[in-house]
Amino acid sequence: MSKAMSTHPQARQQTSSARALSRDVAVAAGVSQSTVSRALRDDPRISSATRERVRLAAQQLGYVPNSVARNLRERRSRVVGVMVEDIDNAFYQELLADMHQELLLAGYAFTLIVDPLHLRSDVARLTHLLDASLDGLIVTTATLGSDAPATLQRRGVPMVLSVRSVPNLQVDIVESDNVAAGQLAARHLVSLGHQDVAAVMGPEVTSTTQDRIVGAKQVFGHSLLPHRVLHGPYSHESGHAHCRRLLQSEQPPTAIMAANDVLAIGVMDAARQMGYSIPEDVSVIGFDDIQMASWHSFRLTTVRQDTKSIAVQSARRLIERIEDPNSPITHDKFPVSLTMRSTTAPPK
Amino acid sequence: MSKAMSTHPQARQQTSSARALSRDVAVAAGVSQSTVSRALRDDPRISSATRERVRLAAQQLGYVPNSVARNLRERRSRVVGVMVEDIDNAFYQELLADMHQELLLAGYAFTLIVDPLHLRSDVARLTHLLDASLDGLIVTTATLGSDAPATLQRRGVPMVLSVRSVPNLQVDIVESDNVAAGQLAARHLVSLGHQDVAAVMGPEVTSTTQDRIVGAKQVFGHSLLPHRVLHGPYSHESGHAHCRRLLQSEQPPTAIMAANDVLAIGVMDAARQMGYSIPEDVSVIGFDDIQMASWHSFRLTTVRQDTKSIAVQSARRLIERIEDPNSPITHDKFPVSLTMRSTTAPPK
DNA sequence: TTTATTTGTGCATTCGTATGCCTAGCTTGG
DNA sequence: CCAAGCTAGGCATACGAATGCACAAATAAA
Repeated sequence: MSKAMSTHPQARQQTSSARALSRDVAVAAGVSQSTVSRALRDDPRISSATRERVRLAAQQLGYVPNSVARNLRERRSRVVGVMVEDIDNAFYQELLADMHQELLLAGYAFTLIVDPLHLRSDVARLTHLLDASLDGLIVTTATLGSDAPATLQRRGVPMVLSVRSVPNLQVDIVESDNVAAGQLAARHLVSLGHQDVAAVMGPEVTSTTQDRIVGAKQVFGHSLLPHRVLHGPYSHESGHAHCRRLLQSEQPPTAIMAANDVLAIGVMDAARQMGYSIPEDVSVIGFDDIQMASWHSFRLTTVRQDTKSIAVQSARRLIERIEDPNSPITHDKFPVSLTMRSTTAPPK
Repeated sequence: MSKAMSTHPQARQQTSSARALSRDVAVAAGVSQSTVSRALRDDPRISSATRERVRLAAQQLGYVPNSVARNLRERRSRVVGVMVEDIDNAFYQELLADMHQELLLAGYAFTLIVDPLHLRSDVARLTHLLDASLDGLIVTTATLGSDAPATLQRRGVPMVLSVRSVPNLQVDIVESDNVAAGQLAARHLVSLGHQDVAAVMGPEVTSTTQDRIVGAKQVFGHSLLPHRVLHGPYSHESGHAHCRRLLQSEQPPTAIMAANDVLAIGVMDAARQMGYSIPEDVSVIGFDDIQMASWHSFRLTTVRQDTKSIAVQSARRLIERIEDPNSPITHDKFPVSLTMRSTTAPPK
């Protein structure tokens, strides 16, 4: 076990040595610090003989460049912030996993900025994050009212709006075609013969929810009654609660359209708990097609959004914007598709 | 829209001004740069009059200290790495959310290091991360064979092993009492009268799985037959596949103990898909008590682990270790408890 | 052989903040 | 009234790597 551990900090040096610096490598290789820096960065001016010598010395000393020093010198950090509303939501988890992967490939790390709607990061708080330790932001939490994106952009923060958007802003956007998604879901329900549909949506201030409603209304027209469009957070609990209320009402809908799969699953759980069978008694359709949607317990019919492409493209766009602030603004809109499973059927 | 944006970088200064530096504040406040630094850090030597003057100037200029420069100077980054195996797993999501919260409160950010079992980060790769941009590591991916923790520790990397542990290592550990957890699950099944139990576990190299099996065996004795202990990844899919095989075998078990809730849900989905009712035909018990376990579709009986405390304590321990490398090594073991829901019953 | 050119390194400075040390001016005690 | 002490702040340097510029050596051109 612990053999009388020395309490002198210096004593550690004998066991593991303090981190080697470029000047240590320089001494070991018999060159200057600048040559070490150049050799390891493959500067063509360094002869291959020297380069090898330096490489060897660096390896023997276990030299790894100090990224903080490099970042200071190069005035960037290779870290980007990813703002999400809710780390508990399966959709964001899948999104984050893919973004992480893509950023890593490009040599960037990321920092999560969790920003629930009720905590709305003000620009002041963000500014702190943006001191210099963040090269840019992927924002998945944009809300329609907020002026934060505009402010940040004025400050010259490289940024892309991902998943959700805000209109009339000169900023890169990567999202799904949510209007088409709303249409797709609605057409599917209409084609099955549903006339009395309710919508359990997310917060009104999110473009995803708005666009999906717009799409649905284009198909349903006035048969989608305003009081049948319910808003709340994107959570299982919210779906559950809204569904209870809907099914307890005088005339329960024959189908429920949820703003995303997590809500849809909440809806299903509530319906089943109340003794309803899905899809016999009530049809349910979601959006996103998260992994869970395919589990046997749910087998949820849903409008699939290409989460992976959105994640990858958001990361790429941000990096492009960071590396060339003057490149033209882009707006990517990815197509969606219907994944039919077992939660929709004609009404009784 | 974009009014003929100037391409001269200098031109940006007129609109948003390049970031203000401490020396800009110094000029504005009529003091030296050092005084600015001291004033903003509440150094007692600065008079309150001067302090206010500096604060005002800083605020007017929108000055935010450059954290990269500060980190270089202070030789730390206030960023810690959190190694997880699998970001898709609900348990880790809950853990991460809580760690994030706790680290944030202490002024630390974190970087995710996703490290699937099949990708086993070698120390070389880790070393890169640890150049200087990471102050420490929370490792949730320790496996019993790996020598990575020992190596890192020898290098003096502040580290805590979280959730899972490795024996005989002088390192901080924060975990649940998994042996007790195994006992708890087993006792519950035994008390219901189950004699033929199967275990759908995680990878053999994880201490969680090992400890839970140890605990279970202490209760079951030899009635937990070796060929009834199945290993695989901690995924819904794995639980699903193992369950199929178990129920198709000549003598299906009357109860299945899964190494965590995600596996347990996979097990339930497979059983139901094959026409079995839970708990009438087969009992299922999990570990962790993730949020999903309480959803109506599952109502999973499970051994609850205090994920939040583990997350919070891991974060705190790491920070303690970073700030005082000589503090005594600790080993926290949190109690577990049984959450009874509707997936266990006496065998038929 | 001398001058021009290329090639390979080193020197010195820079990034922006924090801090050890020094000093001018004021206070206090003898 | 002067020595000692205290205050409030400035000067200069360090953190560690990257890089513009200078320059020596080696090669090519004249």
